[in-house]
Amino acid sequence: MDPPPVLPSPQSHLAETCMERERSPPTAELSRDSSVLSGQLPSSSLTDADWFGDEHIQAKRARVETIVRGMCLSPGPLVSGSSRARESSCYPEKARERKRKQSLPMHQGPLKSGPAWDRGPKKGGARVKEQLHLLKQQLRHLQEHVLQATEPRAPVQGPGGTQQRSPLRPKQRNSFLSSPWSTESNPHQSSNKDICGAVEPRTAEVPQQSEEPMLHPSGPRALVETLRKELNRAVSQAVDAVLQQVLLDPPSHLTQPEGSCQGLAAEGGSQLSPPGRSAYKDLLALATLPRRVQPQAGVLLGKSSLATPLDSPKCPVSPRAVPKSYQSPLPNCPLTAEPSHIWENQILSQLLGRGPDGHWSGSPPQASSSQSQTSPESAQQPWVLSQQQLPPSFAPVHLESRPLLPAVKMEQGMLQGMADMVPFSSIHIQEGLSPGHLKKAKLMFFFTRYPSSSLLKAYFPDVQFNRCITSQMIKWFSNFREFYYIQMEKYARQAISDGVTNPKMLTVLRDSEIFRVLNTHYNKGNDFEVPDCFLEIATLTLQEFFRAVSAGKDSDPSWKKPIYKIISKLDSDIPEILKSSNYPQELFRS
DNA sequence: ACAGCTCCTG
DNA sequence: CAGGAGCTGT
Repeated sequence: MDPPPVLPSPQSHLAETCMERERSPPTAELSRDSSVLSGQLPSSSLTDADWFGDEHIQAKRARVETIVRGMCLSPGPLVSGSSRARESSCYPEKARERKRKQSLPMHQGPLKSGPAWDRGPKKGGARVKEQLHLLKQQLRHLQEHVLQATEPRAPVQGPGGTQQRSPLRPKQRNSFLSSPWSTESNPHQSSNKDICGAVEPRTAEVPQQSEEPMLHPSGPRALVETLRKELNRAVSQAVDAVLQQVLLDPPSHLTQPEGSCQGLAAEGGSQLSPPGRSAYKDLLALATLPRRVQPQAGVLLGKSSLATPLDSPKCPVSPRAVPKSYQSPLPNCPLTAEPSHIWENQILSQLLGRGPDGHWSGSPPQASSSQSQTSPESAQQPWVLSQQQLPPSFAPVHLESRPLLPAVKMEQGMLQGMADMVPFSSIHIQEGLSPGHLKKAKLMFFFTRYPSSSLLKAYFPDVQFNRCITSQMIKWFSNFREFYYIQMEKYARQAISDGVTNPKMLTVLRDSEIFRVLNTHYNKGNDFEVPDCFLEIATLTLQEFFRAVSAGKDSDPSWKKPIYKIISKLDSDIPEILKSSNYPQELFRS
């Protein structure tokens, strides 16, 4: 019972100190978020359940259409990315669908968007064969386009919309390359990681993200080469696999959507054929950046770090004031505003057959195909939906008849080129949230307990946010917090009942029981190295609960609120690597 | 009116 | 983890 000199001051000094230069309390933050949302939605209020259907249909249509067009037209101002934006604005659905059950993002089953080739043929096998052949050819063409777009990228990068205005770039890049979350022994981050020092908070985040593609200073040329090779191979394999499947599949499969159309998150993908997956792995190595750079011996966080939350902070407390730069520069055209690397990754993964829900690992193909998910919708041609499902303007329209969408001015340089030439880019933006997204969100929880919606948008670039998706993700974090606080309270009370009197005795270490619980909850499988900052926050939370309960404050119905407030101010920067849209995939490798 | 939060429930 | 009720702040 001798309180070891662990934390200097268990009181909310940490929080208070940070507050000095910090963001506003959660309430203000909420208001900002609200304004963010309300500022975006009205322009394209897309909340209705109908909208989802339309969106899916349109997405599919646009996708195929763009592919075809990409074949015929020169790599000109094809606007696949903007098409979505335009379409969105075309459907100002006003219905206030507040019932979430109708717009379950996670299980937006039948009309889930996905790769065109993923759409199993249901009827007219011969025709489908033809189309698949065509698609295959188109894919090859597109590969060329991609490559063309990739080549000039390095030089073109600058003038684009996301031009660098922060001198921190190199440093950021370095820190990114090393270990973003391995806070110790990382001199690069010292400036950025100062928890309360008046050092720059997270201002450099946005500029940085557009830099990732340039992380290969050694040879963009070599990268392109490798990329080309792998891309070629992977695409070929993927297409071949699909084609083969289609050609070999007996007619009985016509009623079997082979799971591709369903896209239920619960199904866990399974759209991908084995070749695609293996190829994906190869590409992954190329397209992704080093993760868990250093295991970082962290068995004992030790008093040192805990004892010096202010001196050697491991976690930069991120100000709530998320810069507007998080927002898409082009409200109506968020796609084009994304960093090129994200597109690249998305394209790659898309080419490799990542499922519509972005979740490609999981049950083997047979698993889903054995399941008879022969819903009326799924049995139809993916691109020919029943009229009931479509608004009049889209009823029996085929892709060919779809008007060319006006090219929205998007001088994003090569970004634009990518978006234009690679129709897959639009494919990838999905309305639903996949298990991968959930996993990623959980990992993000290690850094931020109260993410703003704008931050979420920034870190889930492959998600087409709308009201429902945003709410769902917010809800996720709410659930995360709930679990977190419950554990904290539980262990705090336990400590009290164990006779602990000094909150300083309470520390959350990596070998603590509470850590184990939390880790298994948020980081099942230990895919991620839990950042030290989380331990500090957890320690602080635990102590706050301990103190409150000890003081008998729990008699007050709202006794937790002060604690929430404190914790809400202690969010940290999230490693950029988590922003990558393909990051969750990497977690599925195991 | 709405977004976001907590709390409770299944 | 999702739904829903109820609360709060804007």
